[in-house]
Amino acid sequence: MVTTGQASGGRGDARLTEKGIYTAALRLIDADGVGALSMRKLAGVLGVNPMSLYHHVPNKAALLRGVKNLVAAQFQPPVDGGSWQDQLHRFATDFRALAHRHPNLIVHSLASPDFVEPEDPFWTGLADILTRAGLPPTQVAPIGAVLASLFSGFLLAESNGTLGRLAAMQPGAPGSGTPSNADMDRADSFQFAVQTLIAGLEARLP
Amino acid sequence: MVTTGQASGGRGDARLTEKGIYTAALRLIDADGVGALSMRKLAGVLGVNPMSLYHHVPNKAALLRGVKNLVAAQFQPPVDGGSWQDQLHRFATDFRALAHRHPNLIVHSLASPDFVEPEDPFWTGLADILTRAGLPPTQVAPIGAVLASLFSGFLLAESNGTLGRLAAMQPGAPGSGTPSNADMDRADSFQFAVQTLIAGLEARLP
DNA sequence: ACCTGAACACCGTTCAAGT
DNA sequence: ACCTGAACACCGTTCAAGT
Repeated sequence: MVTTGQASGGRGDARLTEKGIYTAALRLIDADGVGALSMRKLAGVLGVNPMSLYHHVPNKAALLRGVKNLVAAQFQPPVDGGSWQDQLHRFATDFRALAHRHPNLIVHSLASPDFVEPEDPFWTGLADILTRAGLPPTQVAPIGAVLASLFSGFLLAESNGTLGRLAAMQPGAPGSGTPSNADMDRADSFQFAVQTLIAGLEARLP
Repeated sequence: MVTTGQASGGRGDARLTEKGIYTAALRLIDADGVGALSMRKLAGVLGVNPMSLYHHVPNKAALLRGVKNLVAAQFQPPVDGGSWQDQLHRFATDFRALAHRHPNLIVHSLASPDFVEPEDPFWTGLADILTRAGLPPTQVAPIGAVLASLFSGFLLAESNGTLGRLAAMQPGAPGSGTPSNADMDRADSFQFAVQTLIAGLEARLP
């Protein structure tokens, strides 16, 4: 019975790996947010001296980027099929599901400059859909960038609670914060957001 | 010749005021971002002991909220006139102008939970426009929340550079980063974003 | 090659002591 | 009432020294 366990669980017996570091960091971020992540705390969770991390990751910024890429790699743009409207809807649904799985990371990634990269599957997948929809090639990037920005705003506001807080405001009572028995729940908000983006794109198609 | 100067310039002779503190903090944020703002650095700029700040502001979170409110108070929703489409367009233009004046603060405010508040003129102004447009009262909040979230995403991506970086991607060359001589510049991106939001709202009006 | 302890230059915040 | 110095519990990161 040899104990080969490189389980990378919470304990420190596992060898230090780049991926293991990112995974542990992601767990901390999911639990307490990016603000609560520190190199020292991460090392503590891994059962390792804080300085050891610097042999695998150049600095904290690179650590966060690595975590983002780890999550981005999980996202596989849904296979095509159906109208481009259907494809866009499915794409948005899948992206949203991933955002809900790691809201703290998504909020940080969308807000930070240079964190969304052209290689990310979020971006390439959207560009593919727009191309198949018949958008002139030179318009795919600029139109796609605006659609991605708009939708990111929805995910961000949903993830940090702003969307829910504003949506629940009673019209007549400014500041009172009385939550209405909303005729629009979270699912409806999402549907409306996606329909709005589709309507915007339709206006740009031949 | 009495030196009554309470100029609140960069020098430390002025008395410590809540507003003076916020103003100095805003200057630091505009220059180097929220991440570079510290209580100690702020005190240094004000020519004051770091601990003195705590007699006027309970903590750093309250400081940031105060700075946000200072900027939010600068925003006066444009007077009505013209169609609701015109009003929405003007509202978005004014909001965007303010965001361009303080991009670092806007990025932080939109990303942070509990930073957008129902009392903010951004929100009340938008709700007014939607009400005047004839949206059923119970739908003003939920629809407005989605529109605000979407538009915030545009401002955020524009402010942190993501929008420009993605929009400049050449479709055929993924990852090469070659900037196209975009047939859509920054102004067009904004127009398309606003038109998209208007199209979404039109679908909800009687 | 990988790990580590000590050290440096920072943080936000508390608190007792001063005026 | 307002200010302050010292102190506490943290940070990210560098570097020389260990194996």
